Amino acid sequence: MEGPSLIIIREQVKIFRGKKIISAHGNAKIDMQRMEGKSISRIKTWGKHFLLCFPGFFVRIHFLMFGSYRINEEKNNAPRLSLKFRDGMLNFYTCAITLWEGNPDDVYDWEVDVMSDQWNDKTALTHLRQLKKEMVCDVLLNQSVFSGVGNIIKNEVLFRIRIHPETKIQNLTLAKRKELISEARNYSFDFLKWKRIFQLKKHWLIYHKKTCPRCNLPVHFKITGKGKRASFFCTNCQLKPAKKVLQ
DNA sequence: TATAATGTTTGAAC
DNA sequence: AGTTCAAACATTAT
Repeated sequence: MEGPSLIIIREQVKIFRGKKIISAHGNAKIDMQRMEGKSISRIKTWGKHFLLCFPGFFVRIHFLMFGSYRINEEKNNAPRLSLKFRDGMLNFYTCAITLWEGNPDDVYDWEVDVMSDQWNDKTALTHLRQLKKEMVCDVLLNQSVFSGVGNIIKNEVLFRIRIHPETKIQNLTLAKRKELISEARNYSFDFLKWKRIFQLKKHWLIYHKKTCPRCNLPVHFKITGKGKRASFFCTNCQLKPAKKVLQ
């Protein structure tokens, strides 16, 4: 579940903002009683973190690979967290749930969330300079730099800007680094737009594709980077500059 | 039926 | 003692 998908969940769950929780149960290892009798004050997201906020604490839900949720319905398997309201219920399955003291604003840097209106290009550029030895495939998935970017977004962004996933940051010109930053955010909003109308897959250009839509040559598949994640790329259209331009 | 996949944390090993 | 990396977790469509 990548960042843009959480924006959709946030919108759907908005109906429960300000609503009192009658009961909370599930197999997540958190103090469920903490929420009972309290109202959800805010519903926020930071990248792939979905946050249910209460006065003085918040519950962080991470969907990882297989997480799912249901609004006013239940799945067959046991929920990690099930919240009951006077008229409605909210269920989370197979996700990582933790409870944190304080306010999200105290711990999250909204400038690095690609879906946030507080996103900051300059901050990202600084991070890239600090990670110049890393490969671009790893840096795009680094949640401290591009919070919300996942493996689909990574592959599509690199195809759009015609960069090979194994390119080191220090071999990207300033113009290319700026392009990387703007396209990480830009594609994320395209992802959101297409996800809303159930046309995300239809618009994939390189992810899980067999041939390059630009030149028609076969798409390469390789497990790349320290993170060992799947990359799909065209060696004809996506270049790997070898010259160091960032000292 | 085996496999792969929109991901992160943990703790063993070095 | 700090860093690294594989294992663990877990679901569902193909």
